[in-house]
Parts: sequence; structure tokens; C-alpha cells
Amino acid sequence: MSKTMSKVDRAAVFAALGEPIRLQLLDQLGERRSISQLAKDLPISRQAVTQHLRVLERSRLIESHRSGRETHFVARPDRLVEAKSWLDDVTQQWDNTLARLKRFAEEK
Amino acid sequence: MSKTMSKVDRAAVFAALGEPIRLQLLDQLGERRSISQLAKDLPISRQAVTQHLRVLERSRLIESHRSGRETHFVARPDRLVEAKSWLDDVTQQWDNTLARLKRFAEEK
DNA sequence: TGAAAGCGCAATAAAAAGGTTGCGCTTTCC
DNA sequence: GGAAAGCGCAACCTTTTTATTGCGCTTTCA
Repeated sequence: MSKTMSKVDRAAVFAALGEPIRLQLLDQLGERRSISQLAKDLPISRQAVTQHLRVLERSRLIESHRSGRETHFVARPDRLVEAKSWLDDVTQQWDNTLARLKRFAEEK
Repeated sequence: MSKTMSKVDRAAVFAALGEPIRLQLLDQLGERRSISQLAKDLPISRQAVTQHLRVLERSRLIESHRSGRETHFVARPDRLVEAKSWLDDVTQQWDNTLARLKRFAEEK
């Protein structure tokens, strides 16, 4: 069963995932990293990276912690699990519909 | 193991999912429906619906078939499975990193 | 203490996304 | 044949998103 995440919430999560650069960021956020550290591998400015990180943070896919002059980010697996949960629901629903249509056709 | 879907492809799929209206459309596309049929339940114009459907089709989450004067759309479960597959990969990767860090800490 | 590293904030600018309206074409059906 | 249903195309406008640049603040460290 899926969590009670509103359709708007879910859309926000998927929208956050809808950018190659952000996917690349998530790939690296298994372990905590600073902004400049992340920006080094990317073809855009540090400030652009910051904005992408903010998008991910707004949708709560990552979280940040300041320590000294550095801000570290790390992934929040629980939100990805929620997104997966919804995908499961929809595919399940499609399967059910398909099965129902099939049964109906066979009853003829 | 995940399919060999490029990062850009994956981003396109998630971006397509990143809109409440498109999620709502997907909810109804277990069975094939026409554009006007879909538009009836939504607060936007038929043409706006058409554009959303095109986005979903470009990312290959749905497919269309013309029959007479109507165009019918239906979901493509396989693409959602691919998307889920990637989410699994990333969460798995995060778990691995976490486990590795944990082991490292315990070895001290 | 003073330079450099690491950021945040704000103002733009450019591009993409979302939505509307108008028009015309084909298909359906009486 | 003629009206209505179902769409597609294209122009246009508005809002959001992405990225840049400039500046200044705090933290680190030699």
C-alpha cells in the first residue's frame, strides 16, 4: 500500500528527478558531499549547482547540514521509496485493468 | 540489473511524471481512452490535454493509435518498470555506501 | 592578520513549459 | 448533403526554470 502522499507532492518529487544534472547529483549523494565538491564534476557554475540542490531539498529527496564554512548534503532514501511505492500502485492498477478486460473477453 | 537507459532518457521519463495533470492522465490510461474523453474530467482545454499526452508519448510512457476520427491512448507499463528499476539501483547504491561506511566505522 | 576557500543573496537573462484561442480538416451519422 | 464530433496545427502569451554574474560575509589556515 502506498503512503498518503498527495498527487502534487508526488509530481514535485518526479519533477525534481526530471533533470540529468540532478540525477547525476543523486548518484553522488550516497555519501555526504559539499557544494563545491559536487560542482567540480559538473559543467555548470557553483551557483547553478546550489539551485539544483535546493530543488532536490524542497522535494525532500536530500537534506543539508552546515558545518563550518561548508554545507553538506546527503540523500534521503525514504522519499525515493515513496516514489517507488506510487509507481508500484499504478502498474498494479494497470495490471488489474488488463486482467479484468481479459476475463471479460474470455467470458464471451 | 537495470536496463541500459541513458541518464537523459531517465530524466525525460521522470520529467514527464512531474506534473499532477499527467499523473491523473496516467491513472486513467489503464484502459484506452480518447483525447476528448480524457479532457472531460480535467479543468483545462482539449488542446492542453493533447500537449500533455504528447509529453507522455515522447517519453514513451503511453502510446497512441488512431481509429477513425478518434485517437486512443494507452499506458506502456514497461517504461514504468524501467523507471522503477533505476530507482531501485540508486537506493541500492545508497544502501551499499551506508553499509560500507558502517563497516568502516566498526573496524575502528 | 591576511589571503583564500566556501557559501549565500540578488539581479538579470535566456530558454522551456503550460495554457489559450482561432481555424480548418476528416469522420460520423441523420 | 450538412451538421456535429474529434482532432491537428500554429500563433501567441504568461509563468517557471535554468544558468550566469557580481558582491559580500564567514570560516580556515599559514
